[in-house]
Amino acid sequence: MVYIGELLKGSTDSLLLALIKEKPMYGYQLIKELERRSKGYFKFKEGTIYPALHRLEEDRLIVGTWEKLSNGQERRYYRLTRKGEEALSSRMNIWQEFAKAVNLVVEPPQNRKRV
Amino acid sequence: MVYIGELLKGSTDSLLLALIKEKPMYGYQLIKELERRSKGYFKFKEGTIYPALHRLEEDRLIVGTWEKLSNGQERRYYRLTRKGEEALSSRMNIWQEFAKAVNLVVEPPQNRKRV
DNA sequence: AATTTATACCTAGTGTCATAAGGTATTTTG
DNA sequence: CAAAATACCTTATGACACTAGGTATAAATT
Repeated sequence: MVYIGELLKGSTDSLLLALIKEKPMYGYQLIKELERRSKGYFKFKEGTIYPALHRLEEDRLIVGTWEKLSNGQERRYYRLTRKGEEALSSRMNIWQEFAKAVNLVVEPPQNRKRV
Repeated sequence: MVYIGELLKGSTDSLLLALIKEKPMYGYQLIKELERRSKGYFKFKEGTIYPALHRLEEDRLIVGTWEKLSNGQERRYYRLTRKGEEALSSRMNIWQEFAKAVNLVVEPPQNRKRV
């Protein structure tokens, strides 16, 4: 049963945008950073991240630029566009509302645990 | 852009199991109850709920029984099995961990808002 | 009385997206 | 020097929410 994979759908973009907002990053780095920050919880696959970045770029939420390192290695750094900033904040709101709605269902008000 | 639909993937089953755990319910009722509890946020479609219930029944997490009302109307009531109870509590843990991991990424510890 | 809305079930087809499983090329480490 | 890590990519598969239909009966509205 692939469960966490399904949960990820719809939130991967937000995670990527949130990291790229902080500073320009490249694909491989995003995978490692997501794993580091989530204390090992997220282990995104390349087949998830690269197509996602291509989608986001096509939608003009991020823009990528190739940068050549001194050793000749090439990396594609992505930075957030204005449109991407707006999309991120909208998605964060949607995420908060979604999480709230889930909690309303699984923890009806009269039984809700105090936080 | 279909966004909430993607967020739902992976959590619909938990929502259904959580409601059915409280008391046996039927498909149409689950749709209405999810909308009521979430204060109108969830508006599940029949094309989502009925196939989901069939999947859950096939996996033996719920069992359905046809019940005939006095007016001849038929309803399929579902109740949670032992296996379903275990699946629910496991999924709730996964959901909590997932939400926590998302927050770790979007709100790094040093900047986290106090709750 | 006739029409509409609500109740209650169902399914085939479509689109999105995470993943598996491959590929290329270079650099670093053991 | 071989293996692992870095860094990019793509095709095929599977899961699942939704659209858009379908059937049938009961309740509400006009």
